[in-house]
Amino acid sequence: MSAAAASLPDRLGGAPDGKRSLRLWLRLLTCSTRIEQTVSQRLRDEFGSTLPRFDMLSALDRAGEAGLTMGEAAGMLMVSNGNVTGLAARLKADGLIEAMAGADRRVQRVRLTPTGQTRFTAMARAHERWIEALFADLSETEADDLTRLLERTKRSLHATTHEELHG
Amino acid sequence: MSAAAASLPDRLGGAPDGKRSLRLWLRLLTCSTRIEQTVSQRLRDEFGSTLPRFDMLSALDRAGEAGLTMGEAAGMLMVSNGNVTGLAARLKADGLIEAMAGADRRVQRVRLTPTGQTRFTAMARAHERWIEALFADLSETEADDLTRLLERTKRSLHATTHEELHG
DNA sequence: CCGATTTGTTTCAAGCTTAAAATATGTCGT
DNA sequence: ACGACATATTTTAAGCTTGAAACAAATCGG
Repeated sequence: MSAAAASLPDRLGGAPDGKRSLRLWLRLLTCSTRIEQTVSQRLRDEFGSTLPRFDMLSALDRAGEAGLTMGEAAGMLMVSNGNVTGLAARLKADGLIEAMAGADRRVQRVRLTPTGQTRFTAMARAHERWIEALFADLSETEADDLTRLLERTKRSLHATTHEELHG
Repeated sequence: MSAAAASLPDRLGGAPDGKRSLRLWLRLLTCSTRIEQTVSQRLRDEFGSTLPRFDMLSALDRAGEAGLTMGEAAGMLMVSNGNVTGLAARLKADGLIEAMAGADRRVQRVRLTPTGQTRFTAMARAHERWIEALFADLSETEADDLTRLLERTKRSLHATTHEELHG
């Protein structure tokens, strides 16, 4: 690494190099893993539930009365269709979600039961408190900066993982 | 940062509220998940391997000749001891790692085989290129800002997840 | 109407992950 | 040496996850 390189960033605001990107990815992964583990443990201890179950209930809560098809749920949770099948089966067994009949008999549509709604609301309240506490040492400004940079990152990922399709 | 915030750091510029924190967590998780899925898929397609296996090889590469005990490996990978047992068994079956005998017979120490070293080096080169490409739309400055904010976040998580122990 | 294709979902086999129980070994005080 | 405790790891049961194959139902072209 030469001094010239430092004083003449070859393009102003150029892309980060390999090492810099690896360091960034490592930090991102560490934070994400830590939060997931914390939330996962508390869902287990305080509600006897899991993160995937909570995520599924959350998606169904946002969907409201109309519920979601298996495929829509898979898309929202960013997991495979097969995954959602098992998850839905377990939540159904718990009595938290129910199937809805529809015209197209290929489609499996599910929604929260009243019990599921109640249970999710309680979990969501606690979840919000946990997340708030985890980020409590950041200032509002830092949180906003971070959110904005992650939004930029998301777009970078999207661009990169999609340009391959046109190679 | 405003002058007022600097002189009254307590309230102005205070911690982010619940909604703000949730939004931040959602973005963080989305980015992290997307990168994991991309890397995971490529490890499978190009090397017939997986992310946990790669992480284990990476930890062993950093450890060098001396290798790692099961417990040390679990700590570095942030997973349970039992997890490492299975992972090591599979990598041993692949011929990528080997056991080392030691004085304390409770301790299971493993290191890379020559084959494992070669294979890891190839994977690591590709991995670095993938990560670099994923972040390519960010500027160096943005990457550095993000890294710094994530370091701050990590400390916030650490503080929060540890103060509970003294409640 | 009917064969071919598409679409939505489930099944399957394999691997990853965890918490808790079990096992094995080492250490310490007497 | 011995018993009690501590440490390192493995085993176990359950759930999560995936990609690929199988299945079922709808749609489309003739």
